[in-house]
Amino acid sequence: MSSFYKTSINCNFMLETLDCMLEKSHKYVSCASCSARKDSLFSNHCDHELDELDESKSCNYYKKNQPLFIEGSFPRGVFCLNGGKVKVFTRGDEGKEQIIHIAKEGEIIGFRAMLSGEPYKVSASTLEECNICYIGKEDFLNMIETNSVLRNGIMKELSKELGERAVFITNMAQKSVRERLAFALLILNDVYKPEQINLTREDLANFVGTATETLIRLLKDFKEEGVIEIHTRKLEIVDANKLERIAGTR
Amino acid sequence: MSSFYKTSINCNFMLETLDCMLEKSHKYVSCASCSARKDSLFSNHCDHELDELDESKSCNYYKKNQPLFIEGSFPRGVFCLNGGKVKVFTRGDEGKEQIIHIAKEGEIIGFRAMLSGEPYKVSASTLEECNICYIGKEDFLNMIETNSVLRNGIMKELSKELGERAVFITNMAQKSVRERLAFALLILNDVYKPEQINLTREDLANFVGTATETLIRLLKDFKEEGVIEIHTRKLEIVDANKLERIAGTR
DNA sequence: CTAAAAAAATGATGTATGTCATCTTTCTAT
DNA sequence: ATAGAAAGATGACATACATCATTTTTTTAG
Repeated sequence: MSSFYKTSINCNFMLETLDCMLEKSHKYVSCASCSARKDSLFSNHCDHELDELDESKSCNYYKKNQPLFIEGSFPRGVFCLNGGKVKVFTRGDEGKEQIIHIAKEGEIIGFRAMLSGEPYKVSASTLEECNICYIGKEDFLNMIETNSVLRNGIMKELSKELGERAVFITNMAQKSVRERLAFALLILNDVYKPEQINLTREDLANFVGTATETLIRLLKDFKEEGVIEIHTRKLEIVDANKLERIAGTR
Repeated sequence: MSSFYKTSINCNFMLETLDCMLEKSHKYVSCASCSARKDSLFSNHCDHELDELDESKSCNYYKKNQPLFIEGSFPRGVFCLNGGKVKVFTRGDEGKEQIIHIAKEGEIIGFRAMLSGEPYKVSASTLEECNICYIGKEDFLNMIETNSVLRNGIMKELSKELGERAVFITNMAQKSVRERLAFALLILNDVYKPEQINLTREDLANFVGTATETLIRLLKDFKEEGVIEIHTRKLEIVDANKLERIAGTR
């Protein structure tokens, strides 16, 4: 695990080029042409800044279920998700994962720990094949210091997430598993659209905060009530309004 | 409710002086002499900056159970807690409070919503008599823009809290009520020390995320196990190590 | 294409915790 | 000091959900 981690984050341009030859899905993406950038924190970067970003970053291909970083280790840079989904999670005392967030294209991952100066409080792994760029700590902190638009964007993002997590905590504390599942499906629908939700039952259970068996039974209920359709692993939301009603007002 | 809110935040120096005459507990505190400031985000302010802060702030006395701000409203400034405790909470769908955080002297409250540009996602009320200073939005944002030490402190604080909330969510999802109560008592012990924990059973239940009756029963268990002592409302931790063991490894 | 492994599904069972109802103690205001 | 209100405490009961055990289906790798 940690050996991969090192390999991944230390990979320099040579390695990256090598990777590129070996892995067909891996491609170098310039920030200027990155489609995920349009609604990211870098959306306001001018050409000049994008060039700088291109020079300081590396661009890597990740297979399914590969860790980006692990709880307890120290951050040395941030990850910018070009393609694919990533889960951010902590482990409880018995090792069970609690998924805090599912990140999609355009999101920057791992800057919280870097700004706090503490080791990571969460881990992150790919949920599918991903293209992820990496920006070293120095470069990123420098960008924040000099670029007030980026900096304000980050402060705004941190604050927004803090608010979201207050709601998350309240949901965990007060809603039934059924309600939380409905809530989770609505969130995931946004993350995955226009595609269908594509997670293992276990990951979904770990996001909702329940046992896998309970989750499976509730999915069946939802299917029988006509709110979702199950295509083996993929879940299709067919009645979002009803899901909202089940989830409650929030 | 909201009428109080308005009165409070719009109060100018005249009103404040009036308050001061009416309320014996209310006193104006200059930032330079504020004992709560030493480990606050303003700890690095120089004399000149403190003077500025003094000029832009107002200083108000709050009775027990008075709201500072309410979920859904828009922030117009931040609150700096000079004395007393404040609860920060959301309400679930049935109106039940979920306490997210208990703030003590020196903490700045309400800057998350201000930075996010969104309405408050949480409410805040005093848990006891409080002295609280108020800094208007303009002044505060201006300070952040010009003072990089303060700004970095705030980014650090936001990031740190985000990490803490990930742990909080995991605890909510995976720990038993008994474990969560042990965890909560340890946190509250830090907040209240050197005094004893002083909360209603209902507030404590809303922090732990359980029913008041369940909480009362568990407190009794802890008392019988010799880990706490109950002095009517006040709770004394007598065996913190054992509490840590009960709470689990985190 | 097939075997093995992983994921999904189903059933049976136990229990932690929420809910409701009642009673007692403590606090608050006059 | 006293009455009324709020907070605290206790019991009886119901149930949502976790756990464990087993079977079926899907995915993966050789």
